[in-house]
Amino acid sequence: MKCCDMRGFLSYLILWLLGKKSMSGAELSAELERRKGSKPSPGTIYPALKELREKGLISADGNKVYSLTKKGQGELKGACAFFCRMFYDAKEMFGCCPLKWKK
Amino acid sequence: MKCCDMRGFLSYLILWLLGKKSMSGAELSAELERRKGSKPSPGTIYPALKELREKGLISADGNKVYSLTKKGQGELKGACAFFCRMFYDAKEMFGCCPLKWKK
DNA sequence: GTATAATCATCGGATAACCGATATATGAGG
DNA sequence: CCTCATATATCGGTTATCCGATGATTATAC
Repeated sequence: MKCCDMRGFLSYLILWLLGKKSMSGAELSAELERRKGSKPSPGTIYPALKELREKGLISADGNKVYSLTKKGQGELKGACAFFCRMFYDAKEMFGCCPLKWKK
Repeated sequence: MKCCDMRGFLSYLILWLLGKKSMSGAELSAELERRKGSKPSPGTIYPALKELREKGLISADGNKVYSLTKKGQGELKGACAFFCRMFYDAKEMFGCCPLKWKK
């Protein structure tokens, strides 16, 4: 058990990122690396994208650029609500974090 | 895959909660239910507490009331830093969540 | 058009996280 | 002391998540 490996948030973060901007797998991977500190393996990111596609939450254009579908937007909304309930005191968490990092 | 099951945050949340107040397993369980919407199984919460104890991050007094150790405080600090990096834009996430819930 | 690199994709396996069932301890009431 | 309810603890099994290796596709350079 690692107390802060944040396992299980990959799909949520993908939806969140695609909600801001359509991206390719490589772009998503780079953005995730910025957040987690390490780049997710290809064996992690692509199966996740595949499953999200199969569930109809995202779609890919001809250039493998992924976007949220309507259904995905709804899912993201629900996930955000859950996140906010789970971490309703996130502001305090931020307060106890003295570190700075590049955007 | 559930896009928002928040799997893997149990230990982090336990440390976070104990950082605010020492609690028994039952109190922790109730607080987690408030956040997640469902009470964690005994088979979930107690093994987690055991492992945190074995790692020296928390300690229990005679009445099974758990507290953070010094080491646990350090671990929590690191986990918070990681959380904040991971979700540096959490404020936006909160913004897209229209729901209200009981504290 | 071919070579090279980057990206995308799949597969099998390892691990972690969690649950349900069950067993033990603790405490309150009578 | 005895009973019952609650809290604590353990165990086995299931599932999800992720990684590394490998192969296929696409783009770029020449």
